[in-house]
Amino acid sequence: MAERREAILDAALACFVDQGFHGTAVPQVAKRAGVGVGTLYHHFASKDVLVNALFRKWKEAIARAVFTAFPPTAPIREQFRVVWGAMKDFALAHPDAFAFLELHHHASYLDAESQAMDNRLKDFTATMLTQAQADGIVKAGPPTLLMELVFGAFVGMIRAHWEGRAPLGPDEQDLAEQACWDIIAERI
Amino acid sequence: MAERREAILDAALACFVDQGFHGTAVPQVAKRAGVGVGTLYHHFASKDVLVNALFRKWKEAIARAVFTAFPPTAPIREQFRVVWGAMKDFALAHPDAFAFLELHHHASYLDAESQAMDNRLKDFTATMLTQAQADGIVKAGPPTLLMELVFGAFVGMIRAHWEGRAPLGPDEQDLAEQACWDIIAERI
Amino acid sequence: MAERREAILDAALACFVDQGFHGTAVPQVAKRAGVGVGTLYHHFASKDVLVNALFRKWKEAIARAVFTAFPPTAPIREQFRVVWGAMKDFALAHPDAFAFLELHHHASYLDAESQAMDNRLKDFTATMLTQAQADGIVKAGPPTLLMELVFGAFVGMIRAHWEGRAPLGPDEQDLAEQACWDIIAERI
Amino acid sequence: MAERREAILDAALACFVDQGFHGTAVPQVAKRAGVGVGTLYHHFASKDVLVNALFRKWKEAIARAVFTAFPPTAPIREQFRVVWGAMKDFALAHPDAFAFLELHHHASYLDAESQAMDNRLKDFTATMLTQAQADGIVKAGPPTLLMELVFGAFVGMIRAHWEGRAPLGPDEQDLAEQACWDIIAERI
DNA sequence: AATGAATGAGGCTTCATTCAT
DNA sequence: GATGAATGAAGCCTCATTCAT
Repeated sequence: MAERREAILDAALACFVDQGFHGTAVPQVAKRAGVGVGTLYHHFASKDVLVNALFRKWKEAIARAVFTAFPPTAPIREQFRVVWGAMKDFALAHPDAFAFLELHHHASYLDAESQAMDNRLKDFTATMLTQAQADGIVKAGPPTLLMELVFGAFVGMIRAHWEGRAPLGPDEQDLAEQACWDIIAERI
Repeated sequence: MAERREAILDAALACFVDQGFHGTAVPQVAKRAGVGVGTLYHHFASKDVLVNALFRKWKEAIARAVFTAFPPTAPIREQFRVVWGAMKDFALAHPDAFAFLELHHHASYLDAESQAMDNRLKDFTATMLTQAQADGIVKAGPPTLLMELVFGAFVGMIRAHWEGRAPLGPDEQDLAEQACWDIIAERI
Repeated sequence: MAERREAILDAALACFVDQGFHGTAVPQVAKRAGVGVGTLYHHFASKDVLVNALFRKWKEAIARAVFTAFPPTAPIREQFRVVWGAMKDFALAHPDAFAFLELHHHASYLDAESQAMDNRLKDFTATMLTQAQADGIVKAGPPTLLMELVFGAFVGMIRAHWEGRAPLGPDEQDLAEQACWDIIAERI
Repeated sequence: MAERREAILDAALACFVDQGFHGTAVPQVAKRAGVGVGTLYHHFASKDVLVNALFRKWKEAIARAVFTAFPPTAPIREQFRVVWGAMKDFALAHPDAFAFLELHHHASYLDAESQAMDNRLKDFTATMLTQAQADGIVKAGPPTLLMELVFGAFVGMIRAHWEGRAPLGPDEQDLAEQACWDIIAERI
């Protein structure tokens, strides 16, 4: 049943976020999902397959959230605000998923397909910036670097919130959004 | 001998950065350090003690680098540039150490003392910002949030460089430094 | 399966009697039981849990053997003979179990429950003696001391037999039983 | 120095009584003795050599105590009383040594010489009994069996005292001595 | 003689995975 | 499809012993 599959993915997410991939035992995931170990292995051939499936599920989810909200014809400043807002909404709605995706270092067990997916959103964003640089709205320089700075700031904010070190009410969200824009904005 | 202790810490750093804490076997660290397992346990009572010693060693090193460079009487913009530069120099000089400290999620095995040390530098920076806010140079809002945005952007930049996704020559460094300052700078 | 559990307990008994608790390796027990190490840990959470389970199993067995045989209404001399005989039968039928229970020093790994069980049979016997002292059949003095003397003599006999230093045919058994009774008997 | 040798033997006794031979680590003995591990190995070639030396030291001590006190020309009842008393004095004066010798199962690591020494005292006692049987003072039957019963009763008494289960003041000692004699005494 | 850091085989235990039910 | 007992390789750590100082 697809229901069990989801239960397993949810349990795996909770465990991996708490203890990391190598720190989590497969039977522990099965127990938390309320299924037998054998059942887990019916749905996922191995622990590696499971973690990759989990990674892709949520990378897809966040990408879908962003692409769905994206306004292709709006001005760049508005596009930025929407993309930033979609990611913020996602991170607040699924804190564990975001923590799993961005606060952990997955390199040693992600397969090629998962790693490719990792960069899809970033590539899209970098492209967006290149256009805006031509218009003189965004600072000159490697768009990848600018995008990584923005994304890093965003992750830093979410991490601080997640770890209880920073409030994130509406006012703080507006402040942070503007601050992130200032990273790339060409000064008038 | 203190020499062996350092060899073990170096080997542990290399292993932990590659495969994570739980993904690294103790005998693997010993082998890489060129010592027997027993010797490793002679110097560090357990794998947990080892990882905490490693964490503190490098957190102290980076804090020392920043505090040594810090110019107490300089204007805030200059202080920012110096602190940012000290961290950048450190990250480029000790990429593994920086990756270990900031690119991995340590929560599940750091002890209280290590966790306290984790925030020392951030607290200092936040304090620095509070002063500058009063002068109207830095944006209003929770200083912690601003500082986390800056720190996040910095880590994002280093991570991208570390993973080969962003160049970081002198020009890019200047660009990134200015972009990080713009995060917190009050617009004129 | 309960069958495997018993196989493990039997193997543990054989190993512990030969080499002692600390002198026995867990994989050795598993091998002797014909199971994998993991299976052993499936049934017993640790080596300590295993040795306590083994201790209780046989303490219960010997207590059941004695209590089942005990004739509540018979005269004291007959009660003594029956109890002594039940213990002797048990010791000869399960020499390894008796050696494990009484010839080894368990203090350093028995838990509270096992230790409590250790004294149940002795307490019962001491109570039995108190009654007989009132009747003038048994020597005056601390019943615990008398009981320990009898029990010690019994263990010494079994140990000597177990180590091949004393025969224990029917005649010797009768002699020993009478000798043990003489320990506590009030001389006419 | 012989002094250090004794310190090591004393420390080993304390450790072995508490945790058994296999449960005691050599460095632990060295630490308790206040010497380095290397020093311990200068005096005793191995852990096995150490435990055998310890065993012999105390087996010799108890044998000497008994043989010194033994009155060759006294009547058997008096000889018994003296031997019993010498052993009792020894057990109360050196409780750890007695516990080590008689409450632990040493078979798996004692060498041939130690094992031979183990039975010297018992052989002597058995011989003593044979003479007395001829005189009709002691029960007929295998002298070894009678002796083991007496020795077992004695050990049971000391063990109960050692474990805090039986008082052993002057009155109790007299009672126990008489009870032990009754084990072998021919009833009038 | 005395020391204790160093060693690595071996001990206890975990865990990814399989398979009979 | 679901289960969980069973497995043994591999992980963390200990400890008897050595050896350079």
